[in-house]
Amino acid sequence: MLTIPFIRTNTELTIAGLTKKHVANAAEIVGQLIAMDDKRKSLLQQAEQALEKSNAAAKEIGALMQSGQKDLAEGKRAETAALKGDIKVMEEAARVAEKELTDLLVTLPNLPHSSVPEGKVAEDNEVVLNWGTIPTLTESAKPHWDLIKDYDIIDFDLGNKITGAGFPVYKGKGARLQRALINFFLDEAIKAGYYEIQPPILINEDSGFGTGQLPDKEGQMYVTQAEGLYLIPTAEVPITNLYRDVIVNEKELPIKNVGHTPCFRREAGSWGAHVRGLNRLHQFDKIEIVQIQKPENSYAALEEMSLHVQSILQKLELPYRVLRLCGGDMGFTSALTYDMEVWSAAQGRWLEVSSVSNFETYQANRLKLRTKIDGKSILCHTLNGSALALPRIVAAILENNQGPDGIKIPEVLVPYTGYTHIN
RNA sequence: AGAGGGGUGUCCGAGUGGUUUAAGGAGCACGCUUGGAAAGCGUGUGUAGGUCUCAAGCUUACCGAGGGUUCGAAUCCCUUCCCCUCUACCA
Repeated sequence: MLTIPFIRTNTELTIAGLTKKHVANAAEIVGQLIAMDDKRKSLLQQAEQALEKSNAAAKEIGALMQSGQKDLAEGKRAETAALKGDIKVMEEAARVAEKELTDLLVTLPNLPHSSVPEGKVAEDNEVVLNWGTIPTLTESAKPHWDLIKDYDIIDFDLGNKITGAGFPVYKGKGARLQRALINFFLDEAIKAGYYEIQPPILINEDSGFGTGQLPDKEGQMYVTQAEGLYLIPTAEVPITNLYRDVIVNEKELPIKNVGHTPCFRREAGSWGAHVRGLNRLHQFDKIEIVQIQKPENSYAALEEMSLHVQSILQKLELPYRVLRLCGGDMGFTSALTYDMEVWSAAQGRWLEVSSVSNFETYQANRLKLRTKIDGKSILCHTLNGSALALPRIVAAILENNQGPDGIKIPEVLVPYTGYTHIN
């Protein structure tokens, strides 16, 4: 969430940033916010002045009672009793004004970094770099949804039976490949200095709000009926919320955490042509890296995270490209996002396998995640990225590495899989 | 799940309606003292909002969370979350 002091001192910048993110009537909304804040302040002031008066009177009554001047105390009491109702009304008005302000503020996305390209759709994203050569497959090459059936390693029909569409069952070498990738990704992150966390995969409402999934993406999460807990859409939520309402010691920064979790997404309304097979699932595994940084270091950290993800893709020998997302395509809470896409040979298209973002203070403001520098408390910057999400990596490995001997497993994974080919 | 006990500042801990303006202790910071240190002594030590050009100051809220009673609530009442003990159950 944007902060009001920032908006007040950087009004033009805020309007320009919101416009780049395609918020309609940005100028109007910002004007409205400032007016609402003025109203909140004046109502708060009225309420506080009344409270001050009442506090002073209560103290006087206390003193009179103690010195035995009962009559005087009674008189004073009658007098202040009348104040009570007014105070309640004023406090309520101040509270309502504050809620109105927050409710509007919460609907605004983060402001984009100056390097974010203009644009509205995926085609407007900027290709930052390409790595590797796109393999040429034989005529008989198959997409992964055929390969998984041929080798009987991932079973959608069984998943349909026990749960529903989008919940595949991994079997045999398929299951082993999942476990291999999870361990490989975790080990790589730990080597890069990340600290491993195994968080709960159900979270409460406060956590959903802290990282910005609520109220924006309410419909994308599964909720338990009895407790109202949400199944996490990404490990970003529990791992970042570890630091909700925390003032981190400056010496502990940066914080670099990594965690593996299953991720759950309802993906309501997004089923169509491009979501066959492993391309889009309701449940999938992902290794997530999260950093908490001092503001001045956060963009260096973003580059470092991008390089970390790229190094993994290189070790897996998967051709990829890096995109800098345009204002219209980037996430609600992000200031700058890089997407990594691997080439899926048999589908002939790029598949997003990672997204690394700097949220600057947007999440930290909701989380009340601060640090103290020179005695002043300031909001930290939060960052996260997938390193990596499994299903599309599996799809790319299957499709790109298919040959007469079956599917060839990348060298680095063999110690983890214990086999060299799926055949 | 049942019964009982509890949640107070960085930590320990006192506090059952009115100098609580949260005692006392520890820790931490600074100062005095010292050859240096320890001890001792002194001072300070939370968060958020408002006011203010800035600072100081003043002011409001915060004793797990939310609501209520009262002129006045850490203290009384209600709801809720969490922790501990015993019992039951269970991987």
